Amino acid sequence: MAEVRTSTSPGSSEVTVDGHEGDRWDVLQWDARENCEVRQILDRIADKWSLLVISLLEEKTMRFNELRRAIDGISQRMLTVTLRNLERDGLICRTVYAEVPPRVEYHLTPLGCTLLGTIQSLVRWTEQHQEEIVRARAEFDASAR
Amino acid sequence: MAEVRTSTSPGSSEVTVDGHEGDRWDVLQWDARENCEVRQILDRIADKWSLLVISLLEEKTMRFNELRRAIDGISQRMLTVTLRNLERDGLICRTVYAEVPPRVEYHLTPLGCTLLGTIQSLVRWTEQHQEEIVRARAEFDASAR
DNA sequence: CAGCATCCTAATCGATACTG
DNA sequence: CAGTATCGATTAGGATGCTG
Repeated sequence: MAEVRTSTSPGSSEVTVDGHEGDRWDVLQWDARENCEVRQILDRIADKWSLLVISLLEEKTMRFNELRRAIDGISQRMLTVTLRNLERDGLICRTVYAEVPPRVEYHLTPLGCTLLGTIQSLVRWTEQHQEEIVRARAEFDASAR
Repeated sequence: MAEVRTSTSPGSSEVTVDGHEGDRWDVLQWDARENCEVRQILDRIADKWSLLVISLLEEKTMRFNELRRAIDGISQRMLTVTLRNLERDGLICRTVYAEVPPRVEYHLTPLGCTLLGTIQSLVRWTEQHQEEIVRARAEFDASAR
């Protein structure tokens, strides 16, 4: 995950803005493996923290430190970076209230909401199969040495 | 995805498998966002290359270099590491044929197959919304300066 | 409160060389 | 062919200190 725009570079359009090939594949015959654009987006939303942030924002609008506390182990820096990226991608919306002390709230955009189902099923899959995986790992580790 | 960890077992060779040293069981929280175990697994399967590998193996059993060629841009090292991790997690199965030259084939396990639907919907979502995202990014970059 | 800037270490990953 | 081993470069990401 690139950190997006180091300083105020002029064009600031970081990387891979390659043209997309025409999609002449069937619904399931996706060409993601050949499309840098798709790969890069996948990489971002499948990101460790993004996944968590999006699924947290399902329930409600949340403030910065509220998210920070909810996501145990995230540093302030990474939360900032993650939120900024999600905002840039149009998945979440950032609202600043002109108050003292300042209040900033985040919520999913309609686009972000369309991702919820998939992410939830991913999280649910993991919850449901974690023991199976732990078992597989133990077995692998035991036999592979 | 950590690659090599301080090996926890004494006699163990440096298997290139992520250590599970971050696991803290002290608090049994069965919410995915607070469960390190789940988070770690999520992190692995939502990995850039894992996603690609799993979805490629949907269609058929594949050999090492076949996968390598199919996944443009992956290094031999990362393919090895990714496959090893997926195998360890019980998601894919590795079969070595005693031939010369050697042949090694990979295919999804039943557990791996249960992940397919979710991963495909993730990939499909990305494909369907990539232009929307690119547009959002351009807009963000233009205004946020 | 909600950040941004900086420094700096640890982890990731690609390139290269070598093996069964 | 299908890896392993090593090394060097890049990057992620935590810690800290400073703002409005």
